[in-house]
Amino acid sequence: MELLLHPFPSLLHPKPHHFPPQFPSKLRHGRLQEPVMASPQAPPLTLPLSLQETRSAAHRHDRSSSIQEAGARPPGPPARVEPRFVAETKLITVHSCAGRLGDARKVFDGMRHRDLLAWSAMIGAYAIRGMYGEVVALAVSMVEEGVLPDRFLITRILQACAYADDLELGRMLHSVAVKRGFMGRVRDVPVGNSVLVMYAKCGDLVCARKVFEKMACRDLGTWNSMIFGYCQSADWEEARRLLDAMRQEGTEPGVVTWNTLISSYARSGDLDVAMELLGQMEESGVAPDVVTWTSLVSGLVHMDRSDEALRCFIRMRLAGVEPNGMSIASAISACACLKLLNQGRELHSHAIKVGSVNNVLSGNSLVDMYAKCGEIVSAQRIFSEIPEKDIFSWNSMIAGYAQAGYCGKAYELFCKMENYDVRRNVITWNTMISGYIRNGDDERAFELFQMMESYGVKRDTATWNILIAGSVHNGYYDRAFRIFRQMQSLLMRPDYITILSIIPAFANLIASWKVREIHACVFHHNLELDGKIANALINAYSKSGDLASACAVFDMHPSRNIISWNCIILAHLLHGSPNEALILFSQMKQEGVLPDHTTLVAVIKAYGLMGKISEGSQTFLNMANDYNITPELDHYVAMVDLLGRSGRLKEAYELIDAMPLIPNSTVWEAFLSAAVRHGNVRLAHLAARELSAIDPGDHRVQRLASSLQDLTGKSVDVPKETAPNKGRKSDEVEGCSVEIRNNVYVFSNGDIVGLEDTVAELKSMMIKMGHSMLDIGVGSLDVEEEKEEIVGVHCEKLAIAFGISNSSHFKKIRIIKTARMCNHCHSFAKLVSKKYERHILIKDPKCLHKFEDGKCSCEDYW
DNA sequence: TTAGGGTTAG
Repeated sequence: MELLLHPFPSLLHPKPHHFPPQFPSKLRHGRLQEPVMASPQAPPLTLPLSLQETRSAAHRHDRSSSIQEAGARPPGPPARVEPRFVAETKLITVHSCAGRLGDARKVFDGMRHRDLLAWSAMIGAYAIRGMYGEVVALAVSMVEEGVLPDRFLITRILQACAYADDLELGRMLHSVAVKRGFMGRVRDVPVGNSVLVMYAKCGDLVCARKVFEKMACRDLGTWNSMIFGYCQSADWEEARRLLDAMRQEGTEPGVVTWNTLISSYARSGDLDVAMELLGQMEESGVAPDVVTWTSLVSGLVHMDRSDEALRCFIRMRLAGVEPNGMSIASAISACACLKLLNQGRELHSHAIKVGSVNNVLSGNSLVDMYAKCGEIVSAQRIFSEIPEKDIFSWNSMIAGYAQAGYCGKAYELFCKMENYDVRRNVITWNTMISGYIRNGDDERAFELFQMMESYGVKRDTATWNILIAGSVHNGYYDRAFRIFRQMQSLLMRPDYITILSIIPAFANLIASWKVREIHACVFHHNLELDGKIANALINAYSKSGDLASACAVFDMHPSRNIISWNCIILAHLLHGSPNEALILFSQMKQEGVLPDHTTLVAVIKAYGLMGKISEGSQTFLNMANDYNITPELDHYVAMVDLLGRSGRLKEAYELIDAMPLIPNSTVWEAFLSAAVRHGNVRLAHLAARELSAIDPGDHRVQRLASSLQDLTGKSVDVPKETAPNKGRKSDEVEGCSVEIRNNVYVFSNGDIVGLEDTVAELKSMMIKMGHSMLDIGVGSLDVEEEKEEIVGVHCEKLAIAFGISNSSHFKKIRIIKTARMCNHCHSFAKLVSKKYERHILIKDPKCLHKFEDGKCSCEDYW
């Protein structure tokens, strides 16, 4: 009784770590200065008869008892309630039911005296609309005014605390519930459950579990709530233990239990377990409902498995479960990912049929779907018809315009949205920045990037990723790397998208140290070396000339898939190790991984490099039967290369002639290379003409023709360039780059300004190698001639000379070239590698040449 | 009167 008279004993002696918690000394900073007690002058609280009649008998009973328990007024004869208050409370309910929340609030605010019923009506009006912030704020005011919630209202407020993440108020209400005796009896199970859920949702699982253990009675909801708590904290093991425990105690899991588990596994990306649980659910005789299916559909969409998501949606329909707005929205989102306009339209009609089309959720998915499918007008129409647009609506429409290249329209919405009381969030800014950078307006993108924090929006990892990916996309690789370093210096943690965005920019010979730095960053930030990152690293290490590191990443790969195998097989091909590539192919098959299109191209190429014509041809001929893969252009290219290398030009030509696909320039290029290598001028002419017909003015044709001329001494008649150069960017400088001690030096053909020392070095090298240079045919280059006459020298010779004189002996010389190597330079590099005992790596657009001890890994065929 | 599902950017 003492407790009832002094409902806040802890105010005098706060003990913060007590369980159940005591009332805090202050409910909120500054909100509650004094201990709150029921005021002795509080107006009478007897339930008005008129409203009582509308309530159930049980409710009536509970209400009167709760008022007595609260000790809100001294015992005595029931006091009269002024009829005006009763009428006002009724009016709040009427307004609220009619959707006039503002009017309801006006009545409430104007009341001179507010009893528990008035508070319940007003709080209920907010709670039913999910306006949990308002519920929490009102609840605090209510307690401050000395009114305490009954067992019904307390559950509503606890629910609001759970959603609004208000652990402080939640603890206080727990204390109220304990002290007022709402937690002990069978009929109080819902209150206990609400307390439990409040702790679980606010992340205090220890308290949730204590409530759970103390509950004298538990129902299905109790178990569900506790399981939910563990699922939310990703403690699947404990959640599954509870599932077993509830069954042992005689409570069979219901549809909500299964849905809780399935949805949390689906959200976490563990779709296989979610599917397994779906099976168990069906086996136990519980039919999956629309929530179960929606969890699976959306989980699959998030895991980039949209095709499966749509199959799942169909399964739901076949099971006779009618989709609602949420499930349709998820399915539309799957269509958006797959750009399935027709299926998206079908779902649109279905949304109209079930009346969810004006629902903001379906509307948002439709805007996104139409925009991604390129139907920007339809997207705009849906957007304009959404009655209460939220942040998702605006962001989706802005993204739609930006992706379609209409940055002006996107920016118009970006500026306009705040006039509609929708605050721009980090995604809005990111979308706009991404739109500008993707459309080549880097300046505006960086401007917005600089501005956003002054508008109170904090940049996140995605913001940085957009700048990095955009810089890579626009060819500003060094800028991308600077941004990457800057984000780390500002303690912004990179994620797997950062890594995947930046790696491809440095998958080349002259940036090997950058690949190592990126790899170190993966370790430093403890980023999971998941499939995609590992595959990207294998690829990057391989292309940066470091096959050993590529193999190391592959060996430690946690989840090798066909892409990982393709990466490592292609790495060995690139490094001139076709035999190892084929060994890996066998291992892959032994591990039960089926080859795909790319694997078979690599295998045919490997046989080609080894001169194993028959094995390669067999692979090509049997691929449809053995692996159900129809030969495509790439496979024909590999076959032409295989036959061409061995000089079987006639067979190669017959293959091209008989192929069911139209040969593209790559097929003819492979054939031309073979004809040039084997000195067959007639066939080289033929190939050059075909190539010119496909791609007039292709600079590669001109180069191959000149190679043929060099080789045979005969002129090759190909049409001169009539169209602009294709295959390279207009601003790209023809030349090569060499990496020395993490610095990159760029040379262009014949440009010797400021390179006097290098030219001198080159001269001395040539003298050292003496007659050898003349043996390979130096053409216009004569070491005894003056500098001016060296202008015709190819840049890789300069780069090699520069590398020899500027790097230590044990370092490899790494060079990349924009044009293919000529015979002279190739022979020169071989000689240098022997004479100077150096490893030289040169990557041209076609081949990685590894020169060592006078030999090249390409075996002189490229 | 309690418990489960959704849509946007890199």
